[in-house]
Amino acid sequence: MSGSRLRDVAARAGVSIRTVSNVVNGYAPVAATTRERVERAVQELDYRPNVLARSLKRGRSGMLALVVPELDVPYFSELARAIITQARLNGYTVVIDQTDGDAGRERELILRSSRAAVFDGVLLSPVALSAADISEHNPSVPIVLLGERIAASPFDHVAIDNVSAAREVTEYLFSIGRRRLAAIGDQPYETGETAQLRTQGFREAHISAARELDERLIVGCPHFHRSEGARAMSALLDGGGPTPDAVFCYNDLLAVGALRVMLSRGIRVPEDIALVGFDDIEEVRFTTPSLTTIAPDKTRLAELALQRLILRINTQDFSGPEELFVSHRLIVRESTTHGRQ
Amino acid sequence: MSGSRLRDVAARAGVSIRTVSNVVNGYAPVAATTRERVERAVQELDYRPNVLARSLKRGRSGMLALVVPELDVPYFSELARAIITQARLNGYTVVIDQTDGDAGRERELILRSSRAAVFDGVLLSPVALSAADISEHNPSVPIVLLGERIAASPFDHVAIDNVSAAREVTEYLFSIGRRRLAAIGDQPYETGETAQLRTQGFREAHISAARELDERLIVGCPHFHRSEGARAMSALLDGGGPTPDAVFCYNDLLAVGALRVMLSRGIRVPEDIALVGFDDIEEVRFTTPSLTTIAPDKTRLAELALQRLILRINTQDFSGPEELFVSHRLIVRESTTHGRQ
DNA sequence: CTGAAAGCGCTTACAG
DNA sequence: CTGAAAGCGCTTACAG
Repeated sequence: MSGSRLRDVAARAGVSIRTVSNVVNGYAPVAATTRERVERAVQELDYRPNVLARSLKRGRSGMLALVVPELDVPYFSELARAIITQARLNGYTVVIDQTDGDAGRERELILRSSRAAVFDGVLLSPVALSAADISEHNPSVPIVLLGERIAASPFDHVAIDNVSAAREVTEYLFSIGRRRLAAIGDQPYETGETAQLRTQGFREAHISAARELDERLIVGCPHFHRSEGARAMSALLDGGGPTPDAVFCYNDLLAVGALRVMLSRGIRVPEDIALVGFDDIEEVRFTTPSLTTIAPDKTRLAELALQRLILRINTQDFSGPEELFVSHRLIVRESTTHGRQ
Repeated sequence: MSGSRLRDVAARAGVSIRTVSNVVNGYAPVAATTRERVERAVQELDYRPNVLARSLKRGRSGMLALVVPELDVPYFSELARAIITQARLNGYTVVIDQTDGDAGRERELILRSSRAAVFDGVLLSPVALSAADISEHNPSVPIVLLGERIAASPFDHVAIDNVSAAREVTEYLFSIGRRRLAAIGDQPYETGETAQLRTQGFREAHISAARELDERLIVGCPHFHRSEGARAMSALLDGGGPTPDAVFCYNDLLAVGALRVMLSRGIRVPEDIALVGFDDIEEVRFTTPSLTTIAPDKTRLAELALQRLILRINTQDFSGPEELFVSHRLIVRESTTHGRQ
């Protein structure tokens, strides 16, 4: 039977429901013989605690919301996997919501959704929210931002150091003798602080190395999808500007699109144009050529985000939001080196 | 304030909580002026219903579990996206659990997990469960299987017709003049009925066309990952058996791995060896060459699965489990055709 | 159309 | 170590 309640178990074991509750939850010392009787009754009745009732009483649901733009974008699915795994290790369950990159939907999900009241905390990978959207919101539930930051928001934020990562990539390209670098993925500040930071690193490295930077080699992309990488690469090649000898894409998906365009035009990668991505999604270990990229420590990111969120949940103190940084490393593969195996 | 309850709203509006409940839920006719007063109070107090309490009372949580092996496998993340979207359209929220392809974990999640009691229904993409695992389980909650079937299980099952799809692929390869076809992805029956069905279709097409089939050209793969596709392709080329002029991989990820091996050896695709995958994940529209594949109607699959699950939830009648089929189509791309654009 | 009240299944001070 | 009882915040017959 699956409809048995604490009361039924208590009746069968001949004890009070208080005692059954203690046994089930492993609380308070219970006499061994009593425990045994209760456990037998639990077995016999196939008793399973009603998590809803428990949550209602405790004021905690044990559920977290993970809000991402699109679950089928590899970076997010890899992140979601890590988050779900970490959450489970900490006794939490994860509900995933998708915003489809729409600001209205994002706002609704996070700020207004009545359902939000059911979550103990929210992990948000924002894409379109601004501080203004947030200001009207008095968060009753802690929120931790993943990756993209919301300027001046009152939330904790976990990410890698985008400026240094981009600087590193750029310096690396210089170090292997490339001179005309293009960047694909710039975005206006309002919708893409992360993109801005990567552009900043790209610029800084040019300045440090005393290299000129042709502005026509910085190409914007509203979304970080493969098709946009293809479009941007075509624009770069057909735009009439200088032809780059290396391209830095702000994520791996853009690089995959750019790669396809180059190969279809008979451009050799890396001999003619070297290519670098960002994120180290599994996919780009298998492209031909395999892709040089920046690998953020996704596991650590998930760990840190959860640790911080749980801290906020337990203390219910939302003051002094912090920036937490996660390490990254440059992974060199065939798209920037001649020697293929 | 976010801590307001029905009672607070009722007090402020000067009505009973019953009336507030009616307004909030849009039940029963409420006098217009009363409604207005209540709505104002809801606004002023920023009242949000406690979903937990509602669920406890109603005996429904509004939550579904989606259990997949690995969320970061593109097929599953694309499926998850579709499922979450459909669930939301139907007023359900989705909790995702991952089994990591482990039978023990799968069993635990589905059959024993006390948490299961909180879900109104379960969507399961099984990978390792057998009917034996199920038999000890008296499902108190409806379960719908996605893709992989569990032989003799008492659950509804939504999938494409794998035998015909594989037959179609094979016939297509014959039709473009290929004669020695290899298949990558076969699995023993216990762990992979889907793989078996594809092998069956592959065989049937050979028989219909009166073509011989060299058994050495059927290569097994415990998991459908890129690295295994690479391993299998290498085995095929180095195994001493005949060299195929076409390879049918049982999913796109295997094909991606196989493609990488071929290209790294200077094998031309499709001139020397044609390549076909299965699933039509976004990734393979951007490989070079792009991949011919079978596209299951994932949206429809999600729709059907949810429709059926909700039916079971509403009727609580789990009898007469059915097989529901979703259409698929062969998408021809560069990996089987010379004319690239 | 609205109120007063029971009860969903649990947890947890409060006594003993 | 254990019991009797209140209450988490809601929904919903039952009256009126």
